[in-house]
Amino acid sequence: MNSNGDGITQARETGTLGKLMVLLDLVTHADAPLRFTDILSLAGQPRGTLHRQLSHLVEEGLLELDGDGRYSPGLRLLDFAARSWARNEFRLIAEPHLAALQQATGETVHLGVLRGSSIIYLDKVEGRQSVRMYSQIGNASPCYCTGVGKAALSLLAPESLRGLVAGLSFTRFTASTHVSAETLLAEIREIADRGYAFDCEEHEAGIRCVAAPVWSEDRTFIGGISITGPAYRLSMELLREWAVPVQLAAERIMEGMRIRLGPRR
Amino acid sequence: MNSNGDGITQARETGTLGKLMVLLDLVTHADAPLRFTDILSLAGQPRGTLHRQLSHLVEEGLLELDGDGRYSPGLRLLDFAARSWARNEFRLIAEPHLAALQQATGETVHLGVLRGSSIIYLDKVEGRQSVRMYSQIGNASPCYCTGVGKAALSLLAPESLRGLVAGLSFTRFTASTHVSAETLLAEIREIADRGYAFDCEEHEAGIRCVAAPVWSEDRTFIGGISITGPAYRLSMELLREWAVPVQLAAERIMEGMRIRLGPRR
DNA sequence: ATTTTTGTTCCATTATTTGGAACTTAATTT
DNA sequence: AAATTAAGTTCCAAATAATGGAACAAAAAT
Repeated sequence: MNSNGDGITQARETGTLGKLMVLLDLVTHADAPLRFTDILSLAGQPRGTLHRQLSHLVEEGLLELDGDGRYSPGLRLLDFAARSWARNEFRLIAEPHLAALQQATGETVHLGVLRGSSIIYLDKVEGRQSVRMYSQIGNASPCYCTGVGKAALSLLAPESLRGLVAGLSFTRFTASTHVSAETLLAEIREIADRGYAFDCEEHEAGIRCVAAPVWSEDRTFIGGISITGPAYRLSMELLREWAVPVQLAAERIMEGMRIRLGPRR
Repeated sequence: MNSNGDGITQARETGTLGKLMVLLDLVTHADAPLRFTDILSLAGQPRGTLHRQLSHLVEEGLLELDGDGRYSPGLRLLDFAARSWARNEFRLIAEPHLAALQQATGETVHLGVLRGSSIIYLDKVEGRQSVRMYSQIGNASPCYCTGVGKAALSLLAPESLRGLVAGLSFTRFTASTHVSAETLLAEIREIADRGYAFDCEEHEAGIRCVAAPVWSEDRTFIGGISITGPAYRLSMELLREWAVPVQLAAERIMEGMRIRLGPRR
């Protein structure tokens, strides 16, 4: 029953916590608040069991139950996340370099890390603000159709890569989305050779990006940074030019991490 | 023991999930990554037990363990929170009204809800952007020293209010922070009468705000909106003037919720 | 008014968590 | 370098919590 949408869930689903997290995933990934019965059919568990599990999640503030008996994600999650984000060392170190890259190109810059088979966006720097915060930050996107994702994959050892790709279920988002392991693996090899990746409207029509891989020495972080923008403004030629500054920024971030984290180990 | 910093934790700490959440709280509320031994002393649990609990949290991506054996909040929390935020109905309805209020005054506008004895900020609209996102959103602040917090308290029934205030542990942030239940309750009564609240540098020196209460009909949300800014620019006189537009915006948000949520109940 | 659907509570059975102790590994001291 | 101490991990019988079927209650639909 592990209908695991996009592979953040890396855990086996045994253990009390594991079961509860499956439920939390279910509710947070839904498009609208779910009623008890909806969850019942999705989770495929006995009513009594499910009821108690949901009650526990509500008690802890991880879910909220409104007057109509509909379950939504709890706001306590926001508090946890705000702290998680504010203190993230990788993000703190990368921030100035992302800002510089944004200044230099005028386009939107992203920072993301690989978790399971998803990219979680850690930061986003935009030129013209006024865009909603949280708009992208925290969001999980598939690794096989994003610049940051493919850059991250290019860092994996052959076995890990094969294992990860084997577990992917491809969704076609646009005409150019990779939908087979073979073409994806071929492109990853190219990316590993040249050191940077493109996303040519593979995730969203009309959106392109160049991305460079970033990693920490202890491999806790495997991710990347990217410059993203509309296809009409970002020709492939321009993107190829920008590969240089993106790679440079990636270098500087990794240097920053060595300085900051190095001494302790 | 349950050294519960600021009262978001509303749950009893029994049950498997409850115990794990205490740990998650501990790690996310710390200022830096914690080592096993640090957590051991803070949590006061047997080593074997703690070790397994932490392992489970790491397996689920709620905590991360780096190469130096230090535990940090997990990035999976970001994914949960991003979804929780993106879909929050209250926030979606309030958004345009917050933006309008920001435009009208030129100052920063906040939206927050009461959870336990904390205010969780759901949204923030700033004039001059370039400020870091997540900067305030998701953060939990005490209810007794914020405009939104006091506005929210003014909505509670006498018994609930007394119960909540009795459980508060006051921290003096500035010279004007409320540090006794009596003076706080007195001010809450005033606020309930006039319909809006001030924060005169009670949480942060040099920062003032006016806030109006907002609530949903089913009382799922009890919170408020505020206009915040530096004391040198926001005289008390100006804040009193702004009480009107803030209350108006609050009215419109509540109207929006009735329209959006009403039909179904 | 009756039936059906939906949501909640109960409790013996089953599975998981607990915590002390033994064990391994890493860091510090002599 | 050996000895000592501290830090982290694994194990297993006992204690505790979760399970799931069924009975019960409340709301909708007929």
